Amino acid sequence: MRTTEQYGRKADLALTMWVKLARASTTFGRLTGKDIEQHGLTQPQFGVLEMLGHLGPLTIGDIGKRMLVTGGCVTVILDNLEKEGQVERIRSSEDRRVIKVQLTPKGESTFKTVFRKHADRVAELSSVLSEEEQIQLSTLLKKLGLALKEKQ
Amino acid sequence: MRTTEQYGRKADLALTMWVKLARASTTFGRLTGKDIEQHGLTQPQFGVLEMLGHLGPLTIGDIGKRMLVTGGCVTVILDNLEKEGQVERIRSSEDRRVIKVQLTPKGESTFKTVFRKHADRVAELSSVLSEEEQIQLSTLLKKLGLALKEKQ
DNA sequence: TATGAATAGTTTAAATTTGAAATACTCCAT
DNA sequence: ATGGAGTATTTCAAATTTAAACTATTCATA
Repeated sequence: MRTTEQYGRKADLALTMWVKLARASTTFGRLTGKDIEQHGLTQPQFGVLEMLGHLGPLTIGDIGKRMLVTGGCVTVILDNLEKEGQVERIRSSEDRRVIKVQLTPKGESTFKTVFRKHADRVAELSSVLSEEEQIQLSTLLKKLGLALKEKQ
Repeated sequence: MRTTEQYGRKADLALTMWVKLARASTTFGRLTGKDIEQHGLTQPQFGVLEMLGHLGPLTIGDIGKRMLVTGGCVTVILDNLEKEGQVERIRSSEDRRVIKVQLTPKGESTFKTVFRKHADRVAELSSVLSEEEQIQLSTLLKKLGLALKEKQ
C-alpha cells in the first residue's frame, strides 16, 4: 500500500480500491469467459441464457437493464442466440410493442449444462477467499453497487 | 441474500459475489467514464495518460500488460492520442524493436487536470463506504486479484 | 558469421457495443 | 375518435477490442 499521500488520503484510498476492483473484475471475467466460449457461447450470450434460465421469460428491455447494455446490443445477442435455436421471441398479445424472450428446449438444456460448470468454476476461482471473506466482500460490493446505481 | 441452495453453498456464495463484483465494477466504470469523456478522452486513452503520468515513459508492451488489453489495441489508442498531440513514440536506440511512449507537455497538462478531477470523483463515488470499509474491500479484492492473476 | 527462434510492434478482418434515428405501437387528454 | 407524447424494439454507422498474420529486430549458438 502506498504510504505517501498524492491526492489526499481519501482520494488515494478510493483510487486504490477502484484499481483493485477493476482488475479483479476484468480478470475474473476473462477466466470465466474462456470456459464459456468453449461451449460455443459468447459471454453476453451466456448472460442472456442464464437470466432466462433463472428468471423465466423476460422482455428485451428487461434483459438490457439487467445486463447493463443497450437495447441495440440485446437485439444482436438475441439474433445470434435465435439463429442457434437457443431462444425464441414471442410478441406479447396484450401489448404488441413488447417482445418476450424465452428459452427453447435446446436453450434450456444448454443453460443447465453450461451453468452447472460455470458455477463450479466460479466457486473454484473464488476459493482463495474463505467463505467468511466472500460474504464480507459481497456485503461491501452490494453496498457500493447500490449506492452507485442511485447516481447513474 | 438467497436462502435456498441451488448449486451448493460454496457455489451459491461465489456466484453471488461474482455478480456483485461485476455490477459494481461496470457501474463504477460507466460513471467515471462519463466524466472522462467530457474532457474529450476515451476511457482507455485516459488509462494510458494516467499510466504515463504516474510511471513515466513505458514501452507499448508494458502498457498493454498493465491495461489488460492486446497490443493491437494499444497501437490504436496511441495512434489517437498521438494525433491529439498528447503522447509521442520514441524508438529506443538500444533495442530498435522497442518503442517508448511518453507524454508531451500537452499530455502532461491534460493528465494533471483530468486526473485531479478523476481522483475527486472516485473519492466521491466511494464515499458511501467508510475509510475502514474501503480498506477492507481493497484488501479482499487484492487477495482475489492476485490469486486470479496466477491462473491466467 | 550465419541461421533459426524469440520478441516488439503494426496491420487486418471480424465481433461486440454504443448512440441515434427509424418504426411500430399504446395511452391519455381533448 | 383522434392527435400527440411516450414506450419497445430494430436498424445503422461509428468506435473499440481481439486474434492472427505480418514486418523488423535481437539473441543464442553453432
